[in-house]
Amino acid sequence: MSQNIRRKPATLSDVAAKVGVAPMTVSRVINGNGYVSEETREKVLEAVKKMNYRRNGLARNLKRQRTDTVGLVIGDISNPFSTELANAVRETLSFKGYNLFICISEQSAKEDISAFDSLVDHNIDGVIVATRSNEEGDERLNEIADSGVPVVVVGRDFKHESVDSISADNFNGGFEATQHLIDLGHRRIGFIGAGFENRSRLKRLQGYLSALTTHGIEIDERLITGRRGSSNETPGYSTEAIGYEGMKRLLSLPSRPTAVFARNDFTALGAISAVKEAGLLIPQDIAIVGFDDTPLALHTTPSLTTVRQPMKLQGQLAAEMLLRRIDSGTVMAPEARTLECELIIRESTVIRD
Amino acid sequence: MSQNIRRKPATLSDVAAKVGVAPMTVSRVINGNGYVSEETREKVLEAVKKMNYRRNGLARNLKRQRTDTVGLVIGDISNPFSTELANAVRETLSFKGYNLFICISEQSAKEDISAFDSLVDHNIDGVIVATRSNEEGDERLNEIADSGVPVVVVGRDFKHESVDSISADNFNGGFEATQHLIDLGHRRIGFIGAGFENRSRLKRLQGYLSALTTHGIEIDERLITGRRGSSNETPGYSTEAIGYEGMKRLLSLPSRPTAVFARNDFTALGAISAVKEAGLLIPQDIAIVGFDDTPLALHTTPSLTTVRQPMKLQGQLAAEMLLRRIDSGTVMAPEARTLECELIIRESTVIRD
DNA sequence: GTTATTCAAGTTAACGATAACATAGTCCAT
DNA sequence: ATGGACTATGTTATCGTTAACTTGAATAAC
Repeated sequence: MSQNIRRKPATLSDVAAKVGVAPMTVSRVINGNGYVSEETREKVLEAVKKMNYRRNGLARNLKRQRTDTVGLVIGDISNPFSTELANAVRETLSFKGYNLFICISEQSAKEDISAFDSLVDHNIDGVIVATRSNEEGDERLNEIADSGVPVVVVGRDFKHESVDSISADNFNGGFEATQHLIDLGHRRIGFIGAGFENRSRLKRLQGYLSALTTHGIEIDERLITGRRGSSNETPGYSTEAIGYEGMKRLLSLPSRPTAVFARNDFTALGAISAVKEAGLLIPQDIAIVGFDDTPLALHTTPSLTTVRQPMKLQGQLAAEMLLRRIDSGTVMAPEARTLECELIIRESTVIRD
Repeated sequence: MSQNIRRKPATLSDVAAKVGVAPMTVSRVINGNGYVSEETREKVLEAVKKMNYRRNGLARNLKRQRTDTVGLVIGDISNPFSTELANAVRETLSFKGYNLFICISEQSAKEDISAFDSLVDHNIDGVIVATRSNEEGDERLNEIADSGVPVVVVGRDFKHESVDSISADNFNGGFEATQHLIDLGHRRIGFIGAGFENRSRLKRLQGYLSALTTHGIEIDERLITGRRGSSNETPGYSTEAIGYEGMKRLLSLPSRPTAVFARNDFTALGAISAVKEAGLLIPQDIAIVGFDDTPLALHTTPSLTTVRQPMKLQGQLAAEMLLRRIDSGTVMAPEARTLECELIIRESTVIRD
């Protein structure tokens, strides 16, 4: 007979009634505060065990007006760097006694909003947002920040009078990646992965453009590729396809580039496949630089020159900034931090002995 | 002056008072049920907007006795397959109007327990658990299941009279991987990555052993390697080191293996590095098989033969099974499902033209 | 013109826990 | 013996919502 209706879990009062004390006494035993005699304590604990009592967090948090829980919204968990971020955040939080709930929002504004709402609905004490920004989502995030919920954003734009932000210096990363190629003597340098969103928002592209201009290299629009049309459905590993297609397009140009800077490592990976397929050599025929230094980058053949952003540090700082807001209980002025990236030179741009 | 104390958010009653109606009327407007005149509705909505009212989910859920939220506990989110699982779960749930909160528990039983507790404390409607099993964690999970919370476990052992489980057929996957090597003529076949936990629990190893025995190949303990000592701190990409060390040990044997089956793709990756470093060729000198078919496997050189487990399907099924339990509201007998794996043959075992 | 029916609210009592306050006994010091 | 400090409880009110019930119009039905 497996059709037993699930019995309702025991409450504090149930336990209290069984032992013959007031609910408050049981509460004291559970939470280990206030005075309780050893004798009573034992009787209560016995009943708690026997009745399989678990306290109701909803009720508790409602009364306490806090949850000791923080939410993290990430798009694209397929991306190893989201993963690293999440881990760093969790570690920092758990150290301070906070729990972390992660919500995934892969693609749409609708999912962003639903993630925000479900977290706020659970009265989390604060939120860290690391999704790609989009209009409707930002609007809701604004409301949430307005309503006094502590918010920190990571790796994306967002302006609000009480929201901290933290990000890698994507512009400079893009600049250095491109400069590295220029230093190696390249003049025709392509960019793969532009144009999903407002182009001026893509700092890596801006860095690329700036590096070219700085070195007096004329910008050739034909060398800048990406999916102009499809606005925002490029999660994780799927950007690989963009790299592949983009590189194919670049290779078919009358005068093809001798080097390419890809928006991220996955895109670079796709580009590598396309180059290999065309029977060309990396880096002799085409040098390639990626971005993010995902674990993949070390294991491609040739290994991938890429720009590492300090994900762990970003996660730590995000958590710390959020906790500061939570603890202060006040509305503080926003703080924005930008962290330096590091160029990691490997075989996809330079031949090792 | 940024030292404004955070003002308390408006409540239903606040809004009601402002408009001059009963709280219940405001509740009706918010939830869109019951009768409310168009006139009142507009006045309420206006006040809601003006006061930046957000309903308190804790109070709501406490009253409604449900949260429409499901928890997922994963260890090791660095692993792409956890990621795929999480995504599949989320998709299936969101389709049914449920939210997903993900908790990470990287290593210790303590973290497992704290993840379980934080989810249960928020009165989630059910939990999916996909961490590696460990004694204390299982004990708490047992209590949770006992207390009537719907639970489904994925990819791990767990016995409870009302907990469903779902898993890939790791034994058979291990068997097929090994048989593939045997079919190719290999007789000295190593295993890398044994021994973190109770060895009989590692189904992939069991499959390996069984394949050897089935084909009359004697088992040579020296060919089975792993970290016997360190029990359970091998998150994600770090198993790569185990692969590297394990392979080095195997290569230094008087008569080294001609093929190796690695516990997972990361381990295989480490093994590949060690082989390359020793100046040997894959697969000519050493053939290598991994497990999981992570995105990496396609991009190693040579590309990696591996066993794919249907992560997406596991996620979908887990979510569906859990929802069935939640919806039924009864205590149902446990169901256990095992899904077939698929051997993906690539260049690390077979030379392509 | 009386009785149903529908609409538009309001009232009450939880949901389960806890902060804050109140009570009462014991023990010790002055 | 009177007051204060400490211990061990109990009582009350409340956190913010909503289910369930009630009230009172307005409209429709006979």
